[in-house]
Amino acid sequence: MARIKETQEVTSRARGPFASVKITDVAALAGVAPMTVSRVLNTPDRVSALTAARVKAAIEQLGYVPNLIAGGLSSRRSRMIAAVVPTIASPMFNEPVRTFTETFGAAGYHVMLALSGYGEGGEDSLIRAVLARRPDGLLLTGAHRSPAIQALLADARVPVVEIWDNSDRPTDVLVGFDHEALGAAVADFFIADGHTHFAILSARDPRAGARRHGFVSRVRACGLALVAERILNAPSLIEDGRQGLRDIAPLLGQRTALFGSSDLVAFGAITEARMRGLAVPEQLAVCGFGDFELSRGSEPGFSTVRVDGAEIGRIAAEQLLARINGAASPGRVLLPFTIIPRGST
Amino acid sequence: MARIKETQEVTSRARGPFASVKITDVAALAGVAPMTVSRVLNTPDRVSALTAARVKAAIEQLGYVPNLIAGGLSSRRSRMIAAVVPTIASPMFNEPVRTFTETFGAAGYHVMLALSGYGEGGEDSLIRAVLARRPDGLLLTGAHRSPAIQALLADARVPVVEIWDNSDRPTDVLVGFDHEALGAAVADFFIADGHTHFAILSARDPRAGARRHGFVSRVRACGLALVAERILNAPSLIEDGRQGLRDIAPLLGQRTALFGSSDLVAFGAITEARMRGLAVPEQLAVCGFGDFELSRGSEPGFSTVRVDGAEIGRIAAEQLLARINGAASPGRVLLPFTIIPRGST
DNA sequence: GCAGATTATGTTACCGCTAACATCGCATGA
DNA sequence: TCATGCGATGTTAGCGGTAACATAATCTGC
Repeated sequence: MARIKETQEVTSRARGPFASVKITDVAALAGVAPMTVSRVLNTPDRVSALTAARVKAAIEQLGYVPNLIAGGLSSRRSRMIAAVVPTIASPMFNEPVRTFTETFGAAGYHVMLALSGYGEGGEDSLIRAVLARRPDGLLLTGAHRSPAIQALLADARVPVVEIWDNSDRPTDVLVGFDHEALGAAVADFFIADGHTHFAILSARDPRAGARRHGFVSRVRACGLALVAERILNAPSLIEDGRQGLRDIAPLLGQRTALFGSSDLVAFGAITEARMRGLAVPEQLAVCGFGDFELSRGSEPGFSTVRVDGAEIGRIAAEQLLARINGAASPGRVLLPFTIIPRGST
Repeated sequence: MARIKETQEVTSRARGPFASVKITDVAALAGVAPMTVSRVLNTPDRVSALTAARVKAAIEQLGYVPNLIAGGLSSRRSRMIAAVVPTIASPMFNEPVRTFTETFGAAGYHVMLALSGYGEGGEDSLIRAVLARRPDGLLLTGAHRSPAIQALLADARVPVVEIWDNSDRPTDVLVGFDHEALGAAVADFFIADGHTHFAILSARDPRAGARRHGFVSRVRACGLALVAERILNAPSLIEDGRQGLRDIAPLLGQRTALFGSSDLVAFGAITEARMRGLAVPEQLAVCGFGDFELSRGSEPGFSTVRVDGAEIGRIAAEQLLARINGAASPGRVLLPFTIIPRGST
């Protein structure tokens, strides 16, 4: 390759900082038209085996790396997906991002990551910014956006998949689960266990809010007592769970069933409860959410609700890919959740 | 905007699926040349205030979103960075990725994320693939790559920052810390505490290997006993730590100081030790690595080594940005680490 | 053996934007 | 008053690919 590079010094590099070999260089070396090289790379079945072999040899010899920016401009397909998630610090999001990225990677796409945080308005400007890259598809978190962004997405005519949430009227495809039903199921789980007093520590975030609403509504509908309710900052960590339990401890006069908005919150609450001499689960039963490794790795493990984040990412990618390839939107895909009983209930 | 859209139906949309307003549309509406619109967006100080205002009004009215693919092809600056990390499941990597993305976002760049896993060869093909997007810069994890990739990176003439590792001869910029010195420091920390018997649970990953080597070498150099050593799969989780402790438990006859390659491993080891009636720290002292929230959020907290992942990401972004803007490489930037003593030692 | 279909390759004309250079108008100072 | 310089804007020519169409070569079946 050293020899080739020297040649390139004179030709390709003359213009820019890149020692960039172009498709015309490959074509010239292989004795074909540039379009044929393009075909070898993109639609190999439309090229004879002999020609393809010559072209591949030329590509190899020159160390040609196709320029996807140029290809994208010409074909109007960027082969790129933008993913907007609030954070990748939690398994709730980094698991789907992982499988989503892997699935699209296998299909020849790259994923651009944008972190919106939990603040106000961060997502809107990020969406606007990533659309400038003309992604072939968009992954968004949650299902509720401003009218301005809805209009922008409609104008952009880009397939969108929204994950982790539920909505009657998703923007395009939605892959999530029913947070409200999940909260109610946790309440039922506790009720079936004979609990009569309930408490909740829940993050200030729309999805956690829906779970909380489902939980609280079911408890109230059964005429039972919600003895303590506390909204934590998002994203909620172990320390938020500990602080939350400290705050509500005075209210826990009798045996209580506590629902935490994540396993970190639940772990923090359990840790703090034990420190204060509250027996888990005898005096305080706890159920978390997420089935993070912590919930089974700590001793004893604690009860939680499992949602398959990896599956969400995979299905989201598959659905989005289908949309990109012209399939109609399936609308809403809701995944199941499973309550996993462990030592804390 | 509805009216405008109708106009677009006829002109811009005629060709593709995008209702895409182009720079020429904006220019026509504002009564200027396309180049002037480009200047308003990219070099606003070279345009008169009056013209800029007219152009901005036109942009607003048309809902124009610039096409960065076209701009990137023309200017040969993609305003995009590719980040290749093994995983985002661990704070070790998702913290730097977060600050790296934020810092570049503030500078008008987007970050493409590629997950290489811990397997063989995954990174090479990913690097090759992302270079096809002509990123303005590259974030890589670790400092040791194949000659083929080194050559490719050199040919691409793209600034590279390598994080989380240490090397005498980085590819370009390196922002990391001295894992070997860190391991030795943990040994010293234990030795100063009067320990004479040592054990280690370490992930099969080059950086963890360097920490282990530093730890083991120091122990041996002091003529002390390494009673147990166990290599765990990467990435190592709580369960790996638990299993590791189960495996080495028979070897722990006397008071032993254990170094875990991450806080998850340490937490797992502590959890399992307690289950088996081994008192921590009286019979088994444990130090983790990473200062994950778990190390201070569990009760009692456990000792660990803190490395500021957020700072690594931030500095990596700043250095890479400087390189992109023509600054010379500073070579190696090594960050400090801090041993944080908590209840487990 | 030849019309018509099929396959393999080439040619042309952009994709939407910006670097580089050209031009214009106006303030400045002698 | 006019050469000079400078800031503001316009013009030209690509960036490196690929869609769409054109053409040449080969294959059908009767």
